Amino acid sequence: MPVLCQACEARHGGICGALDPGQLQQLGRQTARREVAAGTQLVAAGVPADGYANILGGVVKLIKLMPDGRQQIVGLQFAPDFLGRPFADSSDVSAEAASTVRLCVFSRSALERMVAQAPALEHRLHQQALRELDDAREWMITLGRKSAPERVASFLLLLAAHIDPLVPGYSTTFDITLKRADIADFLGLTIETVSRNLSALRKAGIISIERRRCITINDTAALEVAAGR
Amino acid sequence: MPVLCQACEARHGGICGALDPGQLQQLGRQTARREVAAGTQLVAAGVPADGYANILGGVVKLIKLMPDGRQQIVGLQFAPDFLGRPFADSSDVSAEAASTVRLCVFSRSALERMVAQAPALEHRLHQQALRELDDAREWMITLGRKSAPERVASFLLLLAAHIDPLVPGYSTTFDITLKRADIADFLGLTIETVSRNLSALRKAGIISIERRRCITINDTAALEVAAGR
DNA sequence: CCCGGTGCTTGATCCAGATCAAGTTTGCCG
DNA sequence: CGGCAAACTTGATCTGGATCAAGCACCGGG
Repeated sequence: MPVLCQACEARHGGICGALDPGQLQQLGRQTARREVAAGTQLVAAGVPADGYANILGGVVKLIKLMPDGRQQIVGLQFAPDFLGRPFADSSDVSAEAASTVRLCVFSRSALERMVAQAPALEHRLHQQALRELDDAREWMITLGRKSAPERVASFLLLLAAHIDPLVPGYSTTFDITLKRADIADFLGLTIETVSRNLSALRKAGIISIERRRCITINDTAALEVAAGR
Repeated sequence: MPVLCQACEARHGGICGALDPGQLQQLGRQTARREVAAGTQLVAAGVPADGYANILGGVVKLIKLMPDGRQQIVGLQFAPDFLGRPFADSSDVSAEAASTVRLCVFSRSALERMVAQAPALEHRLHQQALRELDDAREWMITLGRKSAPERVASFLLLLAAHIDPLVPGYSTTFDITLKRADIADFLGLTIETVSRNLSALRKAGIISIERRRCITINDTAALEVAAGR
């Protein structure tokens, strides 16, 4: 087994878990680790992607843009998610690093070769697509029916649930990697409304905020109630 | 090839297109056609589904509910879509017939047997999941960033694009199968706002409405502009 | 044909969140 | 350490869509 893969966080729940040691070694020869800075464009909407990647660490924003410049973040991805749109030349969502992101990248042809050999790999990709679909639909009720305070609380719970793939359930202290403008684009609100509602949660004692980035959840149950369950 | 499948609309772009005649015959023995009335609950959230189905005709609403009763329609399905959540005991979305719906139903075990035999079938299911994911994300920008008039216009275009699987592009005359309350739950608005904005499009001459149900799109380009592209 | 109910439209008022406008904190670089 | 820009917070006002409140069309049943 490749030394790289032995330590690869992507295996824990990632798509590579579907491969046997021989296949893993074969794929390992065609992958490269990369670390990109916050703000790096990873996938451009409408542009054929040169490859795919597993996210080893950090947060990736999936962004949709309207012609007049309005934008909506349609998803966040965390380790060990698979990044890219299988079986399509291009997608109409862009992906951008929201924090420093560590990736295990591989070419489209390498993935397609592995899928042909290991049907279990396509099954994993299928499972992830279904999970992302569930997440997207869950977020649709947030965008369509929740109030601003509920949306902000829902966002904090989402982040707490995913920011550290090693913590089951919710992390209680973590860095918000996103800027207020990103949060606003994810929640369908303005930065001012996001800021006001974070302040309200802080004043209610439900969360603490240090240096604007570091969040501590003091009362998870209260936050869940604030999120509308 | 089973007589039923020969004429089955589900083959045109549906998942059964992945099967060869022998496999189709095998699956055909385990399927049943059914016609259900508008309002029938097809899948209940949280309840293990007894089976799956291909939609042969009509419109199915996918609904998510909050504990306090607020609801959001998170997707609409049309022929020849596959209905159900593969590889999961239950889902947290409900499905309800929005019109009279014709279905080709089969058991969970029948599907799983076919998938084991025909990897191409899982590939089709995967493709549909990815398409639904794209649709869900497209709708997220509608819910998060569009104004009420833009949402209503977007809804009419969505319906026009899918209501008749035989028409490529947009149908120009069709029945809105959904009630105003359903449209409101899909758009994240109230019935009153939906009604006002339909009237506005009518008064602008962009659409005509007969007997509250039958829509004619007089100016597709104008409707696209009204939808924010 | 009338009658009643359900679903839809239209109008009047209200309010959550947008917009506009200062201030304030943080972090960076010389 | 000081100065500056970017990011954030807070306050004042405005407005789009919600809410409240009648009326109106369509449909099914007697």
